[in-house]
Amino acid sequence: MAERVPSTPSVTPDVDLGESPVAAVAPTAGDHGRPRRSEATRAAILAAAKDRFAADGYERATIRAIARDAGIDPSMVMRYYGNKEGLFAAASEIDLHAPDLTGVPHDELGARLVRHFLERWECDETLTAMMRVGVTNEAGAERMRGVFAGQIGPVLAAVCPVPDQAATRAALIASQVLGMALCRYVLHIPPAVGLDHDEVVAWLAPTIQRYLTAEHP
Amino acid sequence: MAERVPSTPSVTPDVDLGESPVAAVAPTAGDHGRPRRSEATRAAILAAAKDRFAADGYERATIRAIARDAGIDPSMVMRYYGNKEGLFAAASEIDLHAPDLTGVPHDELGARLVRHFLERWECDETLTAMMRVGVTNEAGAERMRGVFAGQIGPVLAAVCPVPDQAATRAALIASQVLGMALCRYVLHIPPAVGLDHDEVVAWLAPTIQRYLTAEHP
DNA sequence: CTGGCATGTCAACACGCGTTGGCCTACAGT
DNA sequence: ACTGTAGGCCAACGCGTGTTGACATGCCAG
Repeated sequence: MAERVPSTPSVTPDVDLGESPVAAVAPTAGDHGRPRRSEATRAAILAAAKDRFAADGYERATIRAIARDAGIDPSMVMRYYGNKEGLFAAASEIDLHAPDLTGVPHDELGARLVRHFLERWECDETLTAMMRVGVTNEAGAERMRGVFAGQIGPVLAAVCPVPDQAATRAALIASQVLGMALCRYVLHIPPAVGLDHDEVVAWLAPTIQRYLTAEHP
Repeated sequence: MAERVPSTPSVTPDVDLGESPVAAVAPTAGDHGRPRRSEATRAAILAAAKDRFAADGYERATIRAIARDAGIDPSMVMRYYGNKEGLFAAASEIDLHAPDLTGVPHDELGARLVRHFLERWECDETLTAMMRVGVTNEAGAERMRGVFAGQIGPVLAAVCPVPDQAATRAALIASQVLGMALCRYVLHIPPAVGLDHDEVVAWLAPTIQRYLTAEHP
């Protein structure tokens, strides 16, 4: 129970949990171009995991349910992703595709940002999953802070006219964007769900614009 | 196993789950002013439940842990609150104390609202609990929609200069307020945590003000 | 053809959960 | 003093969980 030397020589639980959170793309066609058959399974597991985490949150998204969705045995999940935490780490890999805003007219920044995140949020369920898990699970919260610091912060800092307040202003923008996502996609508050894209942009863009470019109030 | 007629004549599981979600104040000193001894226990359970739900969310807040915190046996929780759902219903009883805003100068509405909710959010953990649970649990989400429709909506509708848009505008305000709460109290995004009350008010008040009173953009 | 390894299934494990019913204790009414 | 009952504890139940290791299968190199 103390040590965990892989005694079975055949099975290699090829998960690199802990270091390099890029993870889970790991042991594919590294050598001679022939992709391993397991790639399809890995992908199926990952897709099912994203769905379940998004729909149920961390605790209620059981490995058994994910495996059932993926059409394989629960032990496969363990083999490929080590444990539930590792699976979540892989499933919550996020690329916001935050656009390069340098060159965008300053008075269009707000609208561009709102529209981008609206589309990004609706194109797959990963962001909903991240939010559902981030609220209950410390690892999920850490991941969200990481996305904020690594992907939102820098992009906004590049165009913020008050560079030393960039972090604060990014947090304000995050609060409005995440708040709208929470009301629309998670809590399903009716009037928030009822708005169409253009209306959301029309309402939120001036707010984002002000948080980004206004003088400190 | 099929029917559940209380066979033991002594124990009366006095929980009114289902009807009148005011609940859990139930069987106190109804008769001659002599409070039952159990009131202290009920209160201890409720306090512990609020803490645990706030800290851990619905699934990870176990009845056993709540009972341990309250210094009593898990079966007591069942006796007083029926089941876990009933306990949560009682623990998430919420009164926003939404202030009457009629009479407040129109250009101060934003600041008043922001400051009120900031203080309300920090005075106890019930709101954090509601948010943590509302994100993962449908009953929790329903409760949040109820608070929105029953406590936030009406107060704002009373002062909204565009009455037929009051619901939409209330949702926008909720999105900003809940978003800031999410970033500060749940996700602990550093720049959001670092703001003091006055700074939050200074940044958010104009947003709220605009959502409430501006013309439709 | 044969051996080895990747892929996948099956059955079981230990554990913690919500929940239950029986039992003990102390106190209030008579 | 006796008794009923409210308040509380205890041990157990059935279940679903994450996780494990032994076993089956099929593919590819030699």
